Amino acid sequence: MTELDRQRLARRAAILKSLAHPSRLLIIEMLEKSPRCVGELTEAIGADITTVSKHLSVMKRAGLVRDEKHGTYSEYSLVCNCVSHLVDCIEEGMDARSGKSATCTAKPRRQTTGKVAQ
Amino acid sequence: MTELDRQRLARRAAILKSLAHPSRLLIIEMLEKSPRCVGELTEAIGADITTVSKHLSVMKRAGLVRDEKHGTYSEYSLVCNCVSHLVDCIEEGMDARSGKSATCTAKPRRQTTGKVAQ
DNA sequence: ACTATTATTGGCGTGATGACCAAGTATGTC
DNA sequence: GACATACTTGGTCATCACGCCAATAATAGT
Repeated sequence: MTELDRQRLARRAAILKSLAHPSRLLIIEMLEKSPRCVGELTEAIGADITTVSKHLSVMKRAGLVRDEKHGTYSEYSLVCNCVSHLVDCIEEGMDARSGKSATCTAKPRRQTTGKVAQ
Repeated sequence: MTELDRQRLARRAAILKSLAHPSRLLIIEMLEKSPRCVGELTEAIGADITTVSKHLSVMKRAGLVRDEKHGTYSEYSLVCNCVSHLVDCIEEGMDARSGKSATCTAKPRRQTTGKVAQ
């Protein structure tokens, strides 16, 4: 484990952490369809607007979304559509795990022999 | 937002949460190469073995890994390779965001017009 | 300037998370 | 049975995350 490895893992973990919340996932799904202002997202989530604003700031810091001011509105949008694809991967993984189907459309990175530890 | 939506989002969030930790990501990467026992993972991570054991139990509860007993050893392995592919998606997303390249090999789910709110 | 609208920031209580130590369980070896 | 090995579980403590309220921008409209 080099220092670089540590940093890479920490960075990945930070991104995942910024996604790992139901409200934030809903935000992602909504932004995937079109950019939204805070009020719209708040209405869909059904929480206090200050809470939603903070969720957005977390996601912005993580680099998942960006904002653009239009008058008094803040329009938020996804930085990269990869995010939604990522969430799809999770769904696929869930399906595969629950045994509904063993087929996983997401390609595995590499395949190794399952060597047994000692 | 139906109750079903809420459950789906909560489930996805739980999976992401179980991934959102540097040590757990390292575990995923190691298990991707081959199954491992707790001691091996502990050595690589450099934390207390009880800590690693608890990380593993979290990931097991989330359905990411499974364990199989061999004598006094517990051999952990990935349930689905989708997990590592998911982590790749993140990396791709990070690269795209950092501007290193605008190309994102992960296919977007759908493309919509970026309608501006109000 | 005054008011309304939209969003952000600070603060606080509460609950979850993560780290280690200590103790317990399970298995293999002598 | 006694001991060693490999792991898990319970306890404690510090830190972090999340929710709402209150207060503060920032802008638009009159």
